[in-house]
Amino acid sequence: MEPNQQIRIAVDAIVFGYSSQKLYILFIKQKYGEYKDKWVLPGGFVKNDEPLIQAVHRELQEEAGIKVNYLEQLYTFGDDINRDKRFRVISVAYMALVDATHLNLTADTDASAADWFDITSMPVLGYDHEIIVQQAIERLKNKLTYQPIGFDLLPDEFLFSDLENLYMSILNKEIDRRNFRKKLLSFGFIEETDRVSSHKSGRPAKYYRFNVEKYTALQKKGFHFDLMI
Amino acid sequence: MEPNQQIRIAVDAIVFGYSSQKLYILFIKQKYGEYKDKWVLPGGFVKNDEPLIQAVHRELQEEAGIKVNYLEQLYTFGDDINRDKRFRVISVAYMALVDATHLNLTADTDASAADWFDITSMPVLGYDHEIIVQQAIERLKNKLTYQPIGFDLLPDEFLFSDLENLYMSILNKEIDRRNFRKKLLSFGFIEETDRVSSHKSGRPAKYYRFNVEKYTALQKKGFHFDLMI
DNA sequence: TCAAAAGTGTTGAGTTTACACCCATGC
DNA sequence: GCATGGGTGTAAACTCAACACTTTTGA
Repeated sequence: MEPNQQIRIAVDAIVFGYSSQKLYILFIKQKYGEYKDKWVLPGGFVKNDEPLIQAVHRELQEEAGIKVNYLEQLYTFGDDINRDKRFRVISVAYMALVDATHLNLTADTDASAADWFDITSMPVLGYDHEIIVQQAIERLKNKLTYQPIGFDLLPDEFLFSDLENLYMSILNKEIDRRNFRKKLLSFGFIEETDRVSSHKSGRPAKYYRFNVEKYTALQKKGFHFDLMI
Repeated sequence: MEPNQQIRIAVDAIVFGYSSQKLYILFIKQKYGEYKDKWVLPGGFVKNDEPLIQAVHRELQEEAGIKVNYLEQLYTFGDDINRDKRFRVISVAYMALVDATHLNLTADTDASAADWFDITSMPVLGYDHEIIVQQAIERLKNKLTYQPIGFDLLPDEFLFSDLENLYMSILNKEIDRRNFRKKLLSFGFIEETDRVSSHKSGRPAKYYRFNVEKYTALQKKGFHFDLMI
């Protein structure tokens, strides 16, 4: 009953970032092998004594110097037995969200090796990563409507217009400002701060904050986030 | 860059069956090893050139002689590096649904080795399978409300009361017969047949059928199954 | 004729959608 | 004072939730 398996296990991360009304994904330029100079998802092989989730964090740290706000297992790709030509690889894909402060990669990284791409203008990807990315985008869109993960793509304090634009640009839908605001405020976990924005023109806007404690408290009482946009 | 991995990959299946208002899960009695004589989920190691999904089908066939109506990848358990004492194992869990005609296991199986357990009276399980099972039950409950998978737990032709009882018993909720019927029929993918039930007492009931084609057609037009019970 | 389960409509409450004008600031 | 984006309320349409009696059969 001892298996003689020759299957490698890897993790891949689809890291989403949001900035100026565009959704970005992080890619890494391969340095070696069949896909040299192609862009691929950050990720790599799991170490023998390393939990999967830790492997994801490690790879993101090594390859892009990034710490994420949100990380969730997406799907395990193991049906195409030839996705890597060298040997059979099964890949566990994770979806991660970062806020815009991480969209600068200069700090910890070899700048040429990692970059953000607007999802409307992505490069050709190596392996089967195009498929993985498409699935991740779908998952993100779905999840935005039934879990409050949009806040993980924004800074701690944000304008209501930021939140609204985030939803509109990711879901490609028009949203009525009044109804959107009414609904989100009615939930009771979005709090006004006393900071006020001052940009070039227009009336200054208040900053708001997502109160995680209030959200989890509500959740325990049976509350179910749903934007049904 | 060649990894020297010593990680095994396995699949496990949580197979749900439904009969006389109870939800059942299929377990296998281990014959060897640390968990000898303990009940565990059907599953096993993936072969080198075998797609994951095929491994699941194979194991279900070998261990219980079962073909499923529905199969979906659930989650990959790979964070607890000691879940199997012999070596590190990462397990990809799948959720499967069968209809009640499969609840007899005598045909293809060593009867002592596989059995169905009502989820309210499950045995002690080996490995970390208790956790996996709990997650699967949660997923099933959720999914019942937003995907029409309840039909995969019923025979092709079923009574409306069967469907209603299935939802009530799995979700532990009272359902108003009139509202439930009204809503499901309004979707337009449940069809009346001309078969009529005849049981001991009470007015005979019509059999109904779930029309998959109509459902997928609606789905493409943007329809979204939702029972919000 | 009685017991048992199937079948059927209506009303009030709550939620969602559509919609337009005033406000505060910078230039 | 005007351009720019922020902030606000109301009414109609729709959906959901609650509720009880009639029908058909077998015994």
